[in-house]
Amino acid sequence: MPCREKEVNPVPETFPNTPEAARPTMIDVARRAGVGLGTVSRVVNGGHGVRDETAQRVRTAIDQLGFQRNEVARALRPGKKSSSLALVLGDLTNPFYATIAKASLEVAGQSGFAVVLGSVDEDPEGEKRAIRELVSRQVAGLMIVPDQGDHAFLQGAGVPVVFVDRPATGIDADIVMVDNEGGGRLAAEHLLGQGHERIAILLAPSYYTTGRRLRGFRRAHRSAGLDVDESLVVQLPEGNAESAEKATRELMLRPDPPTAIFASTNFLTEGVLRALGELRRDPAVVGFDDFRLADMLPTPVTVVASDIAELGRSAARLLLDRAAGADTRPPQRIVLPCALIPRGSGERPPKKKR
Amino acid sequence: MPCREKEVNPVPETFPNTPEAARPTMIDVARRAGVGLGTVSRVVNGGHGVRDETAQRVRTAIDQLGFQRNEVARALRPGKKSSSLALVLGDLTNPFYATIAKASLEVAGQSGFAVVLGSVDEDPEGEKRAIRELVSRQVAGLMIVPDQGDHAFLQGAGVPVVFVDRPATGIDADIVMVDNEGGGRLAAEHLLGQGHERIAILLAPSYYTTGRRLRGFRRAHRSAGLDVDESLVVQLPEGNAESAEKATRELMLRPDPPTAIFASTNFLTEGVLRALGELRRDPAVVGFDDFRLADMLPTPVTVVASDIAELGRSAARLLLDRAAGADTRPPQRIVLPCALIPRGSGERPPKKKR
DNA sequence: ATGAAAGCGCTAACAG
DNA sequence: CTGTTAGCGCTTTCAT
Repeated sequence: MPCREKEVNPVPETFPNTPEAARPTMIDVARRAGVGLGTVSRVVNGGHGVRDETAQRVRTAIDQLGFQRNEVARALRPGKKSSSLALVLGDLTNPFYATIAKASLEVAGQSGFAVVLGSVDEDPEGEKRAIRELVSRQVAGLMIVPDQGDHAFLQGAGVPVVFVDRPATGIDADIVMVDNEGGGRLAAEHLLGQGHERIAILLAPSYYTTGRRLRGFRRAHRSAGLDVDESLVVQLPEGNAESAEKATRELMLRPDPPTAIFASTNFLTEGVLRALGELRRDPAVVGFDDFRLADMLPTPVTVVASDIAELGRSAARLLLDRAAGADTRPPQRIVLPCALIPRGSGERPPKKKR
Repeated sequence: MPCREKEVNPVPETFPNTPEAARPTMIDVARRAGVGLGTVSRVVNGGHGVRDETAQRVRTAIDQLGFQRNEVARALRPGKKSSSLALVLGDLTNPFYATIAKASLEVAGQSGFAVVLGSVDEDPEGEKRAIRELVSRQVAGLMIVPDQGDHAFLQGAGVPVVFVDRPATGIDADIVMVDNEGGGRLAAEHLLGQGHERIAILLAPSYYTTGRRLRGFRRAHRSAGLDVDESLVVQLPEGNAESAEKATRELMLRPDPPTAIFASTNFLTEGVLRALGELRRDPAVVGFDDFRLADMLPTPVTVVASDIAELGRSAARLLLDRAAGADTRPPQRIVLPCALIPRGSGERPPKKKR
């Protein structure tokens, strides 16, 4: 007789609300179907190499018992990574990140993958901790919207990594992002083309992305034969709306205020508009990244936008391929285009007071 | 000699970009530190009952090897549920849900729990599938923003469940939600108090929440001694902005349009405002749930708001306690209060055309 | 085609 | 205190 005779569980039929409802295992199914453990496993995994009749019996047992494969045990097998991806990002409350999350979630879900979100606070050290935790959970791959700081520790993690929105230092991995420089150029060109010559640019602190946007901004000026007034390049201490609001106020109260403002981030755009509304000033404004209700504000907001959802989708697809070993190319660099959406705020002429 | 002599892995030293980097195990650590497996485990789990010196040696080995406990193997132990919670919700793109996600993520993270997001499409069947998948991943608990449909199948799942924002049918579990009826009443009272007598209410399709809001709406009317004009109770076919926009247009083009509109959802509010903007009509408007930029629209929007983040936090806290077995009370029902935030749109007088 | 058996990495019970 | 050992539920050879 089998030495593994579950005579434990005295009264397993009572679980009013108990957290301890014993879920049936493959062994239970095997016994019930009168077959071997291996056969059940084979059936569960596609049922190849199993006689139809046997498979049917197993399936019946599975239904009767309400059996469900334990993904954890399954993932224990080395090499056989779990069927979940990790997504590490900052603030889900930012529609930008939420969109990425949703999109990647959809793609992952279609392949039967779940997505684990590491809790990431603002601090750079927190991200590292979160990533480690996620790795220890044996996720099949990591999608990371990296914070600053070195990510070299991921090098030998043994898990494929795809960076989203911006690259990380210390490691050469796949990266999916938008054409920040092109977008910055687009915004500046649009404004310059309108005759603006004093254009301010608001930058979130040391983000890779805003740096590139600034570069595009400068490039556009150069192409137009103009110099960038460095006093109009505002490096914000924080990347939130409040910070931008304050800076905008200071900017507009100078003796020689800019005639146009380029806000390099959705939250910054909000701050700019808020300050402008209070000041009752209306320089031209172009924001980077579209946002909900942008078209319904007193003056609809002109923005440089890109397909954020596609960012998430591409990242998930790429990661899934890497995880499956289906993609062994060297690290890829996917860059999505930006487009300018004129809505009004960016088309105001440079006249001081219209 | 030990019979477990990893002579497998012919050439494990090459991983240029291989997904197969062998992570060290406790056994490796034990060997390295010259101690037994159990000792390593003890150290990793707090190190109680281990001589300081020994523990130190183990820790050194852990650092040298860069060892990290395999959470999957750890969770294999029955009863010892994994250290992750599941969060099942609809559309992360809706700031309402994103806020819940972020908040619960924070709380879970503080307790060392990760949060797994099941990919949930719109369909009701998809939710069931997602939940099953999550359960099979042995999560320690489920937070669910339930769709319609019966959730009885969760009854014997053996995992604690907390519903968020609305209860589910077929199962008696913890629920954390806002005072929808009170909020609806608040909105209606505010409008009625202004002298409005023809107030329209827009409802998303058969959501529990909007139903309660309608109830509060009716109750306020009753208290004021007024009847609700049923032709102004608009049951939308879909819960999106477009649907609300269309309905609002029809509403306002009637011979006897309402003098005020109560949009029972953030997205609906958006649709209402959009239609009103195009129509250039300005009945009073009150929305349910606050939203970003509500105060910056041409007419700042009056809303009934609640602490959504707290919704997520409470849910996570409750679930964590349940999962830990620290809370064995009967299913709880936590209801968060609502407050009306007057901003302008809700304070317009009932005069037909101002 | 199918059963038996060996682990995956870890925890926990049991010896020393 | 610390080493040994038996599994957790599943996938996977290896026989049969």
